[in-house]
Amino acid sequence: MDLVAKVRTIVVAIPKGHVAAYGEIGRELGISPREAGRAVALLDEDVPWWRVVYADGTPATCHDGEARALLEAEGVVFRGGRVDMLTIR
DNA sequence: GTTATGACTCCAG
DNA sequence: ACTGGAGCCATAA
Repeated sequence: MDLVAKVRTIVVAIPKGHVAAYGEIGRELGISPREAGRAVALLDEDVPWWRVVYADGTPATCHDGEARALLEAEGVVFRGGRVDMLTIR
C-alpha cells in the first residue's frame, strides 16, 4: 500500500463542502505534513486535491486561484480568501 | 554521502 | 493580520 494510495483514500473521503488540512492527513497516517503534501501532489487527477488546504485554511499554492473556484463550486465557504475552518469543524 | 528543494506547520517579531 | 525564520521528512541530483 503506497502512501499515495492511503492519502488518495482519505482525500476522496472528504465530503462535499468540506476540506482537510495537510497536517490533518499527515497525523491521520502518522506522517509529517511534508509527507502529506508530497503524497497529495502525486495523487491522481481523480482525487479532489483542491479540498486539501493548509492548516489555516489557505488553498494550495499550485494552480493558484483554481482551487478557490473549485472549492466554491463544491460549496465550501470562503472567508476573506481563506476557507472557513469553522465550517470544516 | 551530501546538498538542495518542496502542494507543510509552528513560533516569534 | 502579515512576514520571516526554523523545524521536519522524503525525493532528486
